[in-house]
Amino acid sequence: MPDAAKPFYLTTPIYYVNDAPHIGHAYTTVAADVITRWHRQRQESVWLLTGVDEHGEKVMRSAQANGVTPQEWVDKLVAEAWLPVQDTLDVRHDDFIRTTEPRHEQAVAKFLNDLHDKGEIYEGAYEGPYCVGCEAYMLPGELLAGSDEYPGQPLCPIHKRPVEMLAEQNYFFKMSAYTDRLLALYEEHPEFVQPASARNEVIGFVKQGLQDLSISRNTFDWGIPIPWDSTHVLYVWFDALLNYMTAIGYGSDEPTARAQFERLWPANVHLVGKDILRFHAVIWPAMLMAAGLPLPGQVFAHGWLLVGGEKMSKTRLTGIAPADIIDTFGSDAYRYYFMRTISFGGDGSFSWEDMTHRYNGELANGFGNLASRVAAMVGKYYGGVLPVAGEAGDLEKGLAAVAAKAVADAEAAMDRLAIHDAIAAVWTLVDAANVYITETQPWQVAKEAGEMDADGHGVAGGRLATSLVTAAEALRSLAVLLNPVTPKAAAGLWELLGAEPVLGALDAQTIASAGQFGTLPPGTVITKGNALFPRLAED
RNA sequence: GGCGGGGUAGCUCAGCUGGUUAGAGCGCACGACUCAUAAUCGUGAGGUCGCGGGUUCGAGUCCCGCCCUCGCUACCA
Repeated sequence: MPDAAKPFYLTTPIYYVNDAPHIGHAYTTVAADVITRWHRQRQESVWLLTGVDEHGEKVMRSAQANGVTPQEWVDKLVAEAWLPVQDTLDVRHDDFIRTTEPRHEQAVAKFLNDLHDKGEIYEGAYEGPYCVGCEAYMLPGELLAGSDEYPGQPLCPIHKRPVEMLAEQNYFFKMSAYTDRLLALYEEHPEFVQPASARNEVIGFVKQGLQDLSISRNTFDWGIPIPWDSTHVLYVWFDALLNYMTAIGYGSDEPTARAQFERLWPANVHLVGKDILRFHAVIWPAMLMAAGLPLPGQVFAHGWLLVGGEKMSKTRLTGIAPADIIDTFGSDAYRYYFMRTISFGGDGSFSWEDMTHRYNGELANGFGNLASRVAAMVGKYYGGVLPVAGEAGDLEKGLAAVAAKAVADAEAAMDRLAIHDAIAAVWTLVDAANVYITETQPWQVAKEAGEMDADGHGVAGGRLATSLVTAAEALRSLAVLLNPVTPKAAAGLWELLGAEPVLGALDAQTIASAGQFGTLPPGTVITKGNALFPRLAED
């Protein structure tokens, strides 16, 4: 948090709307939501942008195949799939950008004109070996020598068929001019591309030297027109990357929108999957350099979600929709599982068995049961009313220390986007609280002389009261710390603790407050409520 | 081919610039407890740290070679 006035601005990629969202898309979005919710819980100002990328040849073809216009096609997909999945995932975005919106298209035109005026864009001929199968130009170096079937002819390495020489008239962005500046950027700001493996890959790539980028197409028309030549549309990636600025007011004539841009730009972090790393870590900063605009703080690439040991893919039918999982486990467990299990930045695998297992072991038995046993005892011994605690002993101080350390460790982990480590740090409190209860044995203490009054109620200020109040404090702390990860369960816990009437809304609690015990006042009404995470059958 | 990751207990993984008996969770075995969602807590058994060399007083941690695996090697996104 270098500048308190500058909101924490985080983006997800804008997803290519061509088909329905699967858990790979959802993974990035959930991570973004957890990170921004954490910052919100710190009571920081935050902006989370997500959205969809709607232009390009593939979308156009899908629309044609379905007998509708591209606009109708994307409208339908966004309304029926992409917007609803945000709710399914329980994601709180601040804005959802669509690249067919006027605010985007107009601002993109401004950006293009600006680069054009600056001499960063020129018209040129692109000529090269083209593979019809790939629908793409190949580099001479990657072509295979002729085979028996096609003697002497260069072949596409993927399709093993001859390529043809094609030439087209396009507009080019002078990206090659930025090779050195980009390398200097990676060198001076190692944090710009993270994690380190991603950074290495980018550096290796740029060191080969960059070519100018062809940024227009005239073979189809579903895209943003080049302002000075409407026979061309803009290359989708050039269009898509600009969303991070156009969504927050870049290029707008509206004073409020412009003020928003001034306030939010540059983004703190662009979260991306490693498949689109290069666009964000190379092309995007080059574009901004050319326009003379500030660069984002970081591009963070996370890994693949593997299903059955393989990268998830629609063609292999391993694409799983978030709702498939959430229908069974709920959004909280979904968010928890992917964020806790997978080291953010690395690859991770999903299996139903593992998810069920961790749901029961960690969420139901560990966390949910903790809340349940504490609430039950406060109910049983104190009629559900939190008593006055006695003096804190070593065990109480020890548990409070665990909470303080959990907060410090989680904060540090979140700041380096180690979401899995942050959750693990929080979980030390779940485990320590369960140990604490075992060690203090409230059910035994309740049988000791002086702990219960004549009516069979626990007395105030005794050891029984101390242990239950301390355990309740751990729960309060957990509600706050888990609110960014499992918001529904955290809200349920807040409700169960009866905390809102005495402490205010859960969202208004600070992360720091979770590291300090002694907050819930005597008299707070605790109820058992329903299980936070009911156990599931494992079979 | 070139570049970059990985290969550590049955499983999923931690192990920063080399240093006392290599760690965690899960699973397994045994024990404790009974407040709780048959939940919890404790103890224990499990490892030639991919293979072969080398440097060093000492290497999972450095160097060389090899094997396996994954990714990248530019304009489909």
